[in-house]
Amino acid sequence: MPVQPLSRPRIVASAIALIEREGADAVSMRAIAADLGVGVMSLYNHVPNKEALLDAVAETVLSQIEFTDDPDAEWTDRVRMQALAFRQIASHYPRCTMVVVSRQLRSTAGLLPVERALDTLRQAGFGGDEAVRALRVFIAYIVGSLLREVGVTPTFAPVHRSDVRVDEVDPVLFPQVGELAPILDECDHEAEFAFGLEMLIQAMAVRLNR
Amino acid sequence: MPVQPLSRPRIVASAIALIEREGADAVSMRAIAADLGVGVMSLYNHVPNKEALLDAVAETVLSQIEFTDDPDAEWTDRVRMQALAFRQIASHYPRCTMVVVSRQLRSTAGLLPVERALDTLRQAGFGGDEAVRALRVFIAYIVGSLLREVGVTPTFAPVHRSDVRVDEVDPVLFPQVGELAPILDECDHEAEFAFGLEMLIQAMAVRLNR
DNA sequence: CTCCAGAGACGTACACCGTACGTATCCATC
DNA sequence: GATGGATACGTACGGTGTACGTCTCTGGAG
Repeated sequence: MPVQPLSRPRIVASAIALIEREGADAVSMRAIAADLGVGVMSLYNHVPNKEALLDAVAETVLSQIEFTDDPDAEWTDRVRMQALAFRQIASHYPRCTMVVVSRQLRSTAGLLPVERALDTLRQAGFGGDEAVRALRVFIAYIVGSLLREVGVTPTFAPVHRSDVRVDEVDPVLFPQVGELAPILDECDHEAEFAFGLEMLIQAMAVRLNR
Repeated sequence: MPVQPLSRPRIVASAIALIEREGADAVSMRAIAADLGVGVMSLYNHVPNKEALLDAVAETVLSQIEFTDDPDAEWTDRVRMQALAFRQIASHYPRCTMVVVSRQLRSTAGLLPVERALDTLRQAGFGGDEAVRALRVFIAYIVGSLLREVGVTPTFAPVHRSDVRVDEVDPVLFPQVGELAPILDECDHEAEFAFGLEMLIQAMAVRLNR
């Protein structure tokens, strides 16, 4: 009999904390139950199964995105803000990001960003077809960037633990990689993200003026 | 005593086939061993552990990318070709794509595409710094696109099994999503990928002419 | 008040997982 | 022939998700 009754939000919160503390692989129903000082099977009174629990984790993280959308602002500023909001929440829950990204949600939390983005793009003057295409491009870029940032993904670049480095590669087989090793080894994720984001926004602006 | 002796390539091939047949979750040392008609622990004579086996899977898939690079071609055509080569191999091994994308490789197979891309960009006239930045943007976009294509990732769009559809959402909460449902529900992955790719290439071309 | 139904917490049990370890078999070398 | 190194294999351990049965508590109905 825990002092606070077991509940779905408490379970999800514990799961999120556990993921951030020990990584997504460490998530097990037993670990969560132990964390809450509760029997394993008690969890199943509030959550149908582990998959659903991870869905709830993703949804909870997503729902914490803070959109400070100004409908009067330039559309370029608005999409920039929305993209950055995504990145911000991901860097707040770095290890949950993989969980969020790797499961498709059909809930309110998952659809709200889509709605906002489409609204912005259409107000900017894009047709429905182009708005959807643009949104997909932006999402692809954001997802890919977050994965790199979180450490998954073929970053090639700075190795997990920075004991092995790119400059150890054979400079004959990989002259470019060898020469650019200093640049490849460092990565300012925020600047890097902004760089590509500006490219995409600019490209969309070009398309709009036709 | 199998008619063919057990070997690392045979194990990897079996793993790839198993992933494509039943999904990445179905991969277990026992399943692979059964597939090869072999004892479970025999696998460990050729592969140190499961992680390493999945690394080998990723590496094998990556190494099958066919780069038909023409050094005399326009750089825009060359990066387009390289990006498409990635997408092609991913659509050939759809269910392995998640495995490939979600682990960073530092092998020859993983570094070769990087070397090629950097070489192309530098020949085009980009400085080392900009080449690396551009490469990272392209990789992010490609990875994100492949994930959507493979069915992971918040596609929002066409649901796993096409029995639930976007147009079931509340049109009051999500007017844009509701209105654009027909567009959101269909997705020509190849065209979609090309769309964003052209945007990025064009944006890079603009940067080059300064 | 008694009684009883429902909910929630819990323990046990099962099938499956990765893999450490010991062993049996083959073959090339001394 | 003896030996030593691969290689195949079986057993066993600690972990996983969860189906199922049981216990306790609580809140109305009679």
